[in-house]
Amino acid sequence: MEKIQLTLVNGRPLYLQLAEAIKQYITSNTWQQGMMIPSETELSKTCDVSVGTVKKTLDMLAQEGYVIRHQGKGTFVAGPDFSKSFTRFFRYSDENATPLSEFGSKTLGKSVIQSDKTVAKALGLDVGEKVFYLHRLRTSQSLNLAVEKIYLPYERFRGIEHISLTDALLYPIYQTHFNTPVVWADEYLQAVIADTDTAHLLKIDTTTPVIGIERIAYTSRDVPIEFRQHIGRGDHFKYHIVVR
Amino acid sequence: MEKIQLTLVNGRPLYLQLAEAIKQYITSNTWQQGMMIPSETELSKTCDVSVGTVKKTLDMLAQEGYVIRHQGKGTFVAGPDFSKSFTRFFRYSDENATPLSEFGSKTLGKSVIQSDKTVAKALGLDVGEKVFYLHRLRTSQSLNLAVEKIYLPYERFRGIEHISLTDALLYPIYQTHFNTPVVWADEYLQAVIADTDTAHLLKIDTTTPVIGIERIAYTSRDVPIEFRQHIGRGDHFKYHIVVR
DNA sequence: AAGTGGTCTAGACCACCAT
DNA sequence: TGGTGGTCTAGACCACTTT
Repeated sequence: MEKIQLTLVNGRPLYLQLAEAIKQYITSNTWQQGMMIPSETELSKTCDVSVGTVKKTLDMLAQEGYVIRHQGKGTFVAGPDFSKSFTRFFRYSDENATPLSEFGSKTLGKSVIQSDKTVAKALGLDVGEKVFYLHRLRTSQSLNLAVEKIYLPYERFRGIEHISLTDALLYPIYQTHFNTPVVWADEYLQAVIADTDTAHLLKIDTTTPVIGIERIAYTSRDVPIEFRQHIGRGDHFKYHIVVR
Repeated sequence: MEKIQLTLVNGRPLYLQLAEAIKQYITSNTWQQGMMIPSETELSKTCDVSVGTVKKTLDMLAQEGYVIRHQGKGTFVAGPDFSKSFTRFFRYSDENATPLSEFGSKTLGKSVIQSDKTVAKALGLDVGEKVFYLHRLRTSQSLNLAVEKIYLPYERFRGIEHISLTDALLYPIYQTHFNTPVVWADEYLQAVIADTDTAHLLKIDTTTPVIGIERIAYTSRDVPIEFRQHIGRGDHFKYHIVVR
């Protein structure tokens, strides 16, 4: 399944050269998500470096999230880890800090439209090029938590308007129906004010604080394939980090 | 400067046991910030493990931010890295995305007050215990970017009200004057509405979106020593992450 | 039993820093 | 020059998974 790798002994450390080569295979989708990559001993032979060096490379790539290692099974190409996403941090911030559960989503509308300036810029299109537009409401029990607006380049996702997207995860659909895996994503978080439509959907008024998250998801070769705007109720969002 | 370390061969890997021991020295402030820790060869001898294992331990601790390694010099205890803090991500979000520069701060007031419920909880005090309160305005050129409210347990920081804090970094003062280094910190980010005082200081009205960041800073043995509330203008805040 | 990654060793040589 | 971390090797043994 894989070719020989040429790794020369110049100034650059071998384990970094090997890491770059493997990253290249992954980000170009030559080695696809979930696939097992060659074993340590095999890489050691084909690259003509010691097993210890290969171990160092793979440990580093695992640390960086490119691969997952399983003792006794092998090393596998990882997908992006959206447990690190901003949108996974919606929680109760009430006195009783019980986390939310049973998330659902309701489709508010879907259509093929012309991209405006913002969407075109995010997706690397010209203004006016066709995009598929999906409008969703994210809920938890009876709470309306967030409104999502999702834009896809229609060229690549032709026919997606005929696929049922209710309660489905979108990224597996991108992969299976359109051969377009999400390899990584960019996210921006801001405090914003909700437009009146969104405020109404979230059952808040336009003075309630609201969190805006924008995500651009990329497939192989850093091609943008999804632009997502996520407007969430500020009173149910709390993001936490530890500084060390 | 350092004692012998006992590391037994039971189920737990040696490099993890060694890492825990070293973390213990650091978080208990036995090994202080900036101090050089024993060299690889020295640790190797005193702990009776190979140099390779020590290397693995120290590489991991460097990755986790506990130590900094310098070729030819040694391995040193690191302080918390506030470049990872939420408060370091204030930037222009205008079309011309030029970053802000020349930050300043202006003291609005300082006093010794009784802690309310929120402050007491954050600092692990009883309600009513004395805290030092510092009210600051963070600026960039002519822009008022954020308002900070800082609370310190007065027991530990007795006399701080007589120290000049204008344009000074606080954490070095905690360390030098009160023997209280900040070892790590916890941060929470939320969308909030500014109270009228804060809104006035930021020259915004109470409908403008605002980001609230709360930080609890800890010294050795996980003792909380600072509670900081940071209210920043939402239109100048943009936080970015990459999901892989 | 064969193959995988996880741990650990005992070296070697190098680049960098202080003296 | 001696000490430090950075890279790399060639093994050994173990734990886990699959066949």
